Amino acid sequence: MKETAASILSSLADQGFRMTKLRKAIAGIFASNCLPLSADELMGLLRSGETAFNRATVYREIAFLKEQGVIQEIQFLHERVKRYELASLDHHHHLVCLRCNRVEDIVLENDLVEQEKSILKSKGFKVTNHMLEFHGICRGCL
Amino acid sequence: MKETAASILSSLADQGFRMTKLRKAIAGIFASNCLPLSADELMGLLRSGETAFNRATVYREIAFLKEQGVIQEIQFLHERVKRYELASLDHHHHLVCLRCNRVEDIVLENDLVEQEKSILKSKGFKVTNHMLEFHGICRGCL
DNA sequence: CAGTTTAATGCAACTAAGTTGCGTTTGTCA
DNA sequence: TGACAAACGCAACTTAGTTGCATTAAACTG
Repeated sequence: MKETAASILSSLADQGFRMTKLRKAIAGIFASNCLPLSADELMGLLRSGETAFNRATVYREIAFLKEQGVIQEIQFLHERVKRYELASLDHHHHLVCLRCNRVEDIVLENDLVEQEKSILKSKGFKVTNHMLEFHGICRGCL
Repeated sequence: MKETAASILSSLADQGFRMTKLRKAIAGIFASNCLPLSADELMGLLRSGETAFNRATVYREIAFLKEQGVIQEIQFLHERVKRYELASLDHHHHLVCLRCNRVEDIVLENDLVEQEKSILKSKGFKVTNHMLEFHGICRGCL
């Protein structure tokens, strides 16, 4: 399910939210960037467009898109910044190279749904989300 | 393998590092605290002791203990702070309750070693570490 | 198309979490 | 006991993100 900038914007518009320059620009960036972006990287990409946007506004737009379930937050272990990617991507995890910092998506064979069910049974803990990142050395850096 | 403050300190001393007040206090805290502590929580616990320690020094000691492999860093998705726990604990993951923030340790039945092997084969990526946290609602909050 | 409304914006000041430079203290060993 | 480097305290700084408030601009209304 590859989401486009237009489909993101129209689903927001359906809910009565405005279609602003910034929102259009950010939707375009997320729709064409499959790797998780930090707020700073996002601002860099925005800066290369025509309009300049304020830092606070960009952070507020990120918070808004997260709240609306358009993007999801990711936190890598070795980093201090939060990252964001489209929430509509197929469920996957990340391989993070500690040498070159490159991030690769990975879809696991046996996902963690079974694990989560057994956690509910054994611990009474209802898992709503999980976060799994592999850290190591990528093919190019080995 | 339950590590004691004394065993941590003596293994550091063997390598020629000093046995300072702060180091002793922190080793004691980690040895008797099985849940991951933030720098700030650690400083709170230290403050309840007799000597006052400086923030910068505590951060430097954390960096040192991490470097020496005594403690390991953990990052929860919903938090901004880094947390630390003894690296010698048996391999486990965490259940983080989004309501009460309580953290529970969990040992998974089938760990991710097989997964990591298959990642090496299929992607040429050598996993050295992974990070898996489950987020949800705990028994008490359900 | 002008007027109105309120979401969205920009600015500046602030906070949290951690880092750095540098001069001083202290644990350890000769 | 003296020397020396590891460890320390202080203050100033950085990074990443947040907040209050006054202003602007989408989008609807007549």
